[in-house]
Amino acid sequence: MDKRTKILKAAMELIAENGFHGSPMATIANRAGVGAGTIYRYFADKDVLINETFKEVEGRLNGVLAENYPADRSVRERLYHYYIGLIGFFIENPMEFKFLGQYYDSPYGVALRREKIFSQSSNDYGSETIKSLFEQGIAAGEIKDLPIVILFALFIGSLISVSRDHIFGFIQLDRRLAEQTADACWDAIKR
Amino acid sequence: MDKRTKILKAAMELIAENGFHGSPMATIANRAGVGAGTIYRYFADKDVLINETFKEVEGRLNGVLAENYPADRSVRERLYHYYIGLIGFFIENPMEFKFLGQYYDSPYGVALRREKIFSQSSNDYGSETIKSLFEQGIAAGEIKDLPIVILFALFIGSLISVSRDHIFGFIQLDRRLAEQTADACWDAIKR
Amino acid sequence: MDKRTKILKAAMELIAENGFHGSPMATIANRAGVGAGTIYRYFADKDVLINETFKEVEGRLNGVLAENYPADRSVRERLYHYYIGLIGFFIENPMEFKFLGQYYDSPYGVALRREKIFSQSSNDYGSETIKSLFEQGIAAGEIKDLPIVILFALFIGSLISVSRDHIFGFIQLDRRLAEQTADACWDAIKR
Amino acid sequence: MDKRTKILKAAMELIAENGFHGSPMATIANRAGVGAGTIYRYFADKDVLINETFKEVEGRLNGVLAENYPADRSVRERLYHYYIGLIGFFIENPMEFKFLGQYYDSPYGVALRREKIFSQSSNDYGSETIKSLFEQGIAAGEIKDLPIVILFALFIGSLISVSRDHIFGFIQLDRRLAEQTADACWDAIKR
DNA sequence: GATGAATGAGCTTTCATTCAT
DNA sequence: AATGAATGAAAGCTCATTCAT
Repeated sequence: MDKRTKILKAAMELIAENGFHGSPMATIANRAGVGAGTIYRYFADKDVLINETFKEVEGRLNGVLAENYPADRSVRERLYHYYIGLIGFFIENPMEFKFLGQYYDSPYGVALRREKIFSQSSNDYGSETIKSLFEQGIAAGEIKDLPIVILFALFIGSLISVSRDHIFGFIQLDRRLAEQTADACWDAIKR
Repeated sequence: MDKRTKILKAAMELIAENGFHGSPMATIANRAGVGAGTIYRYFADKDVLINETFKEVEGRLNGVLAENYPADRSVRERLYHYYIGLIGFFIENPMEFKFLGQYYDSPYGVALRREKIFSQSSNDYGSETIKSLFEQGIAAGEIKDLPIVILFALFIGSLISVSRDHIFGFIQLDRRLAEQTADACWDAIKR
Repeated sequence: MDKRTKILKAAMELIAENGFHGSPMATIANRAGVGAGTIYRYFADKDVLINETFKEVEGRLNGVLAENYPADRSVRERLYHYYIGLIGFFIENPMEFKFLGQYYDSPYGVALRREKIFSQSSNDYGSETIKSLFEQGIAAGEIKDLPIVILFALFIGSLISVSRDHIFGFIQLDRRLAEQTADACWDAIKR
Repeated sequence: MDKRTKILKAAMELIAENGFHGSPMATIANRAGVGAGTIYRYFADKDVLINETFKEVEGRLNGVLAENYPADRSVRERLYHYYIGLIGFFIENPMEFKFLGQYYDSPYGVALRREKIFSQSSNDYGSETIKSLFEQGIAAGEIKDLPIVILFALFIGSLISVSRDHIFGFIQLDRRLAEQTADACWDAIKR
């Protein structure tokens, strides 16, 4: 693993566990097995490091969601793919989930979301495609005619809550339970 | 307003905007219009201040939810009361919403949630009663027979997502849209 | 007990136990059962309070030493009176001993000693009289012809060391042992 | 001189002159010619710095006492070596003397003395050996059969008093006077 | 390129002192 | 006369960042 990747991994794990201010640069360097100064050869400052860490995680997440994408199946099945895929990714990558949680509720994440939404180029959690699925579903009369943002909130909000409860140990989520949750979520958005 | 209240308010607002470590005690004191040392006459340390701030907000939230509670109406209407009430509170009190977001995703909030869930005495976001509403609904065959935690996630997750999108300006939520969202959420949990 | 006395007592005890910086004015006031501001009605500031506390203890010590003073006995017996009297006072008043220890090794005590020695009016630990006893003893050929300061060091140094060891529990000093120590000390200074 | 040594020296001098709380870390750093944060690269906190400073001084003192130790001479001459050696060290190193005075009368020193005395491994001021000299002297009938602690008090108490009087300028101690004092002290402990 | 020792601004907290009541 | 709430300067300590090696 090259130094840059090791630094990103160390940052992600540390921030997931301890938050931003529980993750000094020296500790990140230490965990990455590099010198403290070395981080600055790859990232201009801590803000940049954090944003790059986010991008790396987002990239992997999008990669997983793109796998086995049932492009030729119904809107419902494609949404299902995302719902189950996201829960699966989070459960298998609890560090990444926690990191994203830290990130989204911080100034970093808020700025990012604002930028994405207003620039219309959003693919947050793969959402651009999710958005288009909603649009197709609405057009086809399959999905409630609500603002996309509302549909998105129903979709993503439940999914994140459920994943968090699993990761923090409040419930044991298996495949069947995840599917039941996805079905319930579908009930929320289907017409 | 007495000094204690002014300090709590200043802490809540600053933390809402800047997070815990973007809120030095000196700045809180400054915004509250008191000396730095004065905070320590009311709160033992920063942790205590933060937890007391949470309790104050939680108290007000529970107060609002208790108003006009339709105790003699159907389970659906009572859940509706909570859903709309929570969204209403958050929209009218965006600082409080942001503060709670900071708090819940911090070690403070995680510890609290763990304690509440496992001690069974939870009234997180008024959730004890929500929990009992779910139980009644399940018993009556009105609500899906899913784990309470899942139902809770569907309920609270969507509600928070929607509130956040409004507060961050991604959507303009009015009474009608809130009700439509509540209806959609009901579709998710109803049998 | 009047307020002034209560404050002096509280200061002495607290300083004995915790040193100067372990004794905030607020704590002294608290222990004395008065308001924090009240101290300043009796003492200009903390320095004055500490110096007055010293004077009070010194006064009581001198009072004890003056009791049953064998003015008409031999130099040896009069020195003996001081030696045993000082040890006795310290053992019965360990707080006072510890306070004096704090005081003597602090800037307060050094300044005081300097002042006393150079002003020739010293009666530090009753020392003026001790000094005159040494002078009489030297003149009579009973005591070694050494500088008074040296004799004083032999006398007071051993006495304090022994008292401290008792107070800190390193030895159990009874009357007989105290007398043996006094005898040994006499051997040091006698010709 | 390396940074660690400069910090130890600065701490020792400042504490000697002003005591522990008259010696802020910032001032120590300043006098040592290093940044405030630098101290913490070498010492975990102020307590550790103080204890390490003590150990450094103690080490040098023990080194001096070990020089030219007359191992094959009489008990009296060996005690003499310590007595004169200690006075000599203190007079040549008044800062170190004052520092040790601060240290011994502080919680640090009391804890240390307690530990040393009860653990029997004491070499406080080189005292383990002094203690064994007392034991040999008692066994040989040369020294009074008093508790070691008492003998030690007679020995060390006078020595410290005399050194302090010299350092504070109350007397001018030369070799001859030091020896006379040592002789007087021997009179105190010899049978 | 890589390092990690060094830095100092900035943090939380304490406490001697003041002053309105 | 007595109070104790309020203050803010100053303390110990952390950590993002730099730079000589």
